[in-house]
Amino acid sequence: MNIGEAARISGVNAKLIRHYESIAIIPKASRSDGGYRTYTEADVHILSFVKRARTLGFSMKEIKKLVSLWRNKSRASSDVKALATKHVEEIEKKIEELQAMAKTLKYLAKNCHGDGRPDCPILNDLASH
Amino acid sequence: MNIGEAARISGVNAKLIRHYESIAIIPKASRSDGGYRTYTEADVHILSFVKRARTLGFSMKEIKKLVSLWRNKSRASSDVKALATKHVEEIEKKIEELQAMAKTLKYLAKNCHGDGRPDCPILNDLASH
DNA sequence: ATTGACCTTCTAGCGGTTGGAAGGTCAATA
DNA sequence: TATTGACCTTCCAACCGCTAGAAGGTCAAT
Repeated sequence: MNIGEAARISGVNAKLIRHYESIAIIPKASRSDGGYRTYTEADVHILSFVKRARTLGFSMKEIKKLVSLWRNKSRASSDVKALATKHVEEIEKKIEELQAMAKTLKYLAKNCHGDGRPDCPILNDLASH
Repeated sequence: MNIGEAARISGVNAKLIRHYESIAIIPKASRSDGGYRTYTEADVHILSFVKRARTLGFSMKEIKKLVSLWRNKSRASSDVKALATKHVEEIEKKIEELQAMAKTLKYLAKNCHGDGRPDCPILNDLASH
């Protein structure tokens, strides 16, 4: 199948498929006589794998590793688990940072009249830290 | 004072100060005879303001607006509050996304043996979505 | 006169896309 | 057979918020 159909099935758009190929996330597609990239079911499966991994927030670097672990039938599940666990920690750290931001902002916004007057605790906070 | 001292006081490094100037987040610094940028206390104050706003997760575009609101003595606090509230909503949306990721990954990792064997629920999930 | 800390501009990279331009291929229709 | 239009190709540039490096100028002290 052509790149368009692979895109439709995998949910990864054609431009992005080419990009993934260029950065070696997926193997180089074989080509038709006319120079079109051709894909098999297995190729589409890799693309879906990558998409799902992105949905779970893995970086392209991590996905590269995950794909190679996936394709290596003699992998150790401990390697996969370590990668996932490290990623979870990063996500949780990020969540904490965002929660701290939200908490502060909500507090400041709550104390802001939000009317036509210029006086504003939000700006006061930004200006006095 | 020179850019180095402004950087030290504000906590915004010199390269970034120049960058902020180039994208018009802060006004163009005046120059010494030798062509060095010179900063006043007021300039440093703007830099600290920007830094604090970054800490609270505002985008540079939003910060541009916040700075102009701050400098406009006849602003309406409702404008500031609206900006902050919208930002809080975005943060909370992001938090939810990250929590969903973490939840899934933790569940998958919990069910992964994490030993020398290749069998792995994490890879199974990625491969079968 | 030289050192060394500071400053200047310019260019290019990161990650993860997304967009556009300019052109080639393919299958169906007039 | 010619043309249309959907699809494909490559290449280059932009988004965001920095960060790094190169190549050179300024300044104060020795």
